Amino acid sequence: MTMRLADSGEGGELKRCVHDYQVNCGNCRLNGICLPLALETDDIKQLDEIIQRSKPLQKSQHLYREGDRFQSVYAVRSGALKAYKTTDDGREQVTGFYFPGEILGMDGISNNSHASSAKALETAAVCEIPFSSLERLSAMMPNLQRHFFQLMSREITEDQQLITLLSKNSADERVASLMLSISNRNAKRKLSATQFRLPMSRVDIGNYLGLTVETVSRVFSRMQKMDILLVDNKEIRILDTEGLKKMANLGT
Amino acid sequence: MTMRLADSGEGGELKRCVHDYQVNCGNCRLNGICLPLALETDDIKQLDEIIQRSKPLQKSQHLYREGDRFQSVYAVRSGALKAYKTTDDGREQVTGFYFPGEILGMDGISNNSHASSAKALETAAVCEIPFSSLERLSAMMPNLQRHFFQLMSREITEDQQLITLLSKNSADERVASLMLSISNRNAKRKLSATQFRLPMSRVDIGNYLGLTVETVSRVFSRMQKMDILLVDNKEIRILDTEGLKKMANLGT
DNA sequence: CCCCGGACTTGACGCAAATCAAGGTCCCCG
DNA sequence: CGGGGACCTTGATTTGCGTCAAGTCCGGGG
Repeated sequence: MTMRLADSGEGGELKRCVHDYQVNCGNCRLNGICLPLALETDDIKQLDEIIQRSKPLQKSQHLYREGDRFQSVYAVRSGALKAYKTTDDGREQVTGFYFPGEILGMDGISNNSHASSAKALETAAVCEIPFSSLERLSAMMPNLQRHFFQLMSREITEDQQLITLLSKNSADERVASLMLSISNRNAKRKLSATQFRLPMSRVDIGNYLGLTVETVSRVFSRMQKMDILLVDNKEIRILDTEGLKKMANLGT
Repeated sequence: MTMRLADSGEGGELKRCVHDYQVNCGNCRLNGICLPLALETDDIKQLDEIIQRSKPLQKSQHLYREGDRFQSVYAVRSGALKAYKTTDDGREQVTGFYFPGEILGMDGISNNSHASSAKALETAAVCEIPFSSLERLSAMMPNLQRHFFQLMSREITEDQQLITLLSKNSADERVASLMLSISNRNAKRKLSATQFRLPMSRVDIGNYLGLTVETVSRVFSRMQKMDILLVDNKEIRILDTEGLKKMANLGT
């Protein structure tokens, strides 16, 4: 049975979680990326109080599943997750990868039920932000309301980027774009932009980019042969960022 | 001038708009679809006051362009619009079609600048909702805040539907899905679900579904030959809804 | 340590949709 | 009312990626 954060709703249980995971938004090194960006110290304290931190998810554990009742959005603290939908014929469409500082779960608001599932790609810790509390606080704190509107809007523009990628770009361009996206997001978190370990499998990459595993693999080989990337299984090193950008063929 | 199916529904309303812009949310026949869904009569009056109604857009006029400063979101009152982005190599990705009662422009919130352009596919009237006022009202009216969160979330889930469609479905399935989507949205507006006039060109459909014009045209021909649709240029009549659903191959 | 299964790579082949090409049709404007 | 350009359809050909198949690599458990 899958362990869900929301399940640890009992008083004693919750308290223990808080004790064990004494991080708070004020001292979190991700607080430039995550929710509290625009807030005053006082406001952060209030936000901090509604956020629940619990024990990490193990690899391949679900944070929530398609159809689950929507109660919270989640901020990634460490590790990585994927969000995905399962099509009627059983195939999987990955709709996003989420790294530390990023927020997921917002697609559940419209129906009070999650429109996708979220699963840990590796051991991951998340902050749970109960949506009802977030709504209440937002009404009181204009900055928070605005910030959350912006977060949702960003999710929309990112989805639209992906739509364009899927419908207009070749396999090479898609994979190159994803590598650049991961590189940029790493840079934002003060990690290396040129060397990283992919937390997701080739299958996941394929299911995200609308390609088969074989094609993804072939693209990596091609990039390696062109001395753009150095690929050692999940270890990636970008040798030629300009070449990669050219291959991605995006003005960005 | 030829009588058109779609005009018979919206034409009267358009005429009234042209004469005077004194429509208000309280008496708008779209208010079950649009923003004020969850509001009390008093609240609607307040919302009504911030909404600006202006003279209709002519076909192919822009409502806003990619990069424009973001100030408002818009509700379609009559007609139809498309939202699209232009890729670096000059091609066009249509990210959505918007019919009466639907809201567009929310992708501009994250950067205070529109991430896409919006253009009228035919003569269209829109309600402009200044975002700053909407934010102010939202903080005061929890129902409005929630409703707007839900609207944005719906935009996200719809984009994710499109992502899945683009990456997993054949040309036949894509076109069939779009026809069903338009049919359903018509039904919501109390118009015929089986007979309508497409406001967009084949090129627009292709640019939305990630297909070329030729392919779109061929799919229409195929559907006609299978007695699923009756296609007369932009006039569409659905002859076999079940067959269409089967062709779309979506559990919905 | 070795074995096993899942993840990844590589090659051969086929197909759905893109591209190229040529007309046909609608309708806007002079 | 008639000319022209945009839009649409249809056919022939090409091609990028999917599919199928056959390994190879790697990591974890006995």
